[in-house]
Amino acid sequence: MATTTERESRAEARRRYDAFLAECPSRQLLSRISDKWVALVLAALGGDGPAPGGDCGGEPRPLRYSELARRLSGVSQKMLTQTLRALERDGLVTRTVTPTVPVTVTYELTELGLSLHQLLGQVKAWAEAHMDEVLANRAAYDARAAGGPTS
Amino acid sequence: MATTTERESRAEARRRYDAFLAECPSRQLLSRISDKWVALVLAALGGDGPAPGGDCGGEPRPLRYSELARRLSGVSQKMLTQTLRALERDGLVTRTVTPTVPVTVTYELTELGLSLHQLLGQVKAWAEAHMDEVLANRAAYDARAAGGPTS
DNA sequence: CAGGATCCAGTAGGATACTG
DNA sequence: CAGTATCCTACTGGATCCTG
Repeated sequence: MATTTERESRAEARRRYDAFLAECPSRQLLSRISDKWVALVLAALGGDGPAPGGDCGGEPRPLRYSELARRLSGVSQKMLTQTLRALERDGLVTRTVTPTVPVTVTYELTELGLSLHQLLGQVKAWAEAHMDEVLANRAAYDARAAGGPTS
Repeated sequence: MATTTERESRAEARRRYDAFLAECPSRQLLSRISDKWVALVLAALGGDGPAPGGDCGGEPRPLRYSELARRLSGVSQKMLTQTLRALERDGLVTRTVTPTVPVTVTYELTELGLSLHQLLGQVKAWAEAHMDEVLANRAAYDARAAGGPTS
């Protein structure tokens, strides 16, 4: 009987510090922006593209659902819809439904979403600035680990 | 026979655009810093604490493994070790082993890690600055969704 | 004390099919 | 075209045991 209860009590114990962590608002925002597709959707709506040398191009402008799906190539519509709804809920994007014959829905960055996009640009800049260092450190670490220090 | 092959081919097909996304270095860094515990470890080593009103306090200083585990309360040693190793590999923290009688290991932020910590501070600042807006938007959205617009 | 190895649950996320 | 619902897989991440 008590076998499953142990599991449950442990799960409940987890909730306590989990809630403690979830209390911090910045943690919530961090987990929101750190989402895999959020950054890409923001980048797409902001006119920025993930691929640094090609199709992506332009300035911030509203995009249709299908356009977003095309820009983000391999995203499932589940994730795209889910991400867009979350961003809309937080007021980072606006969803505009135009009742044409086939329904047209456009998404656009709000001021708030635009500011977050700017911030992500800073993160991107940091990453690009220090990527070589990180890569070098990583290579050195791997070489050290792979039988290097034996001789 | 071919039943499993379909699955495999689909999984392989996924790899292609997955690799395309993984090519972008900033994406790698983004997923690195967006890791749940990375931010907390960085914050702990940087002297910052997740809980805004209590024990956490101090300036950037080296911490022992057990100290980190204590500061981050409910982290499993698997995640802590994993996170620390990843950060060490990227050159964001240094791992110092002191061969005392019980082995003592201390972790410290590098210059690079410190700069990332600064950046995360900016993210945190943004989150704190705009959290009320986000929360308001979220509440409004939820109210609208929960039978609000019927009347 | 610091951490490696292993097992296992929870969940994020993708494929598919269907609706308005 | 835009979106929802369902199923299912794979990965993340925690607990536990064990070693230098």
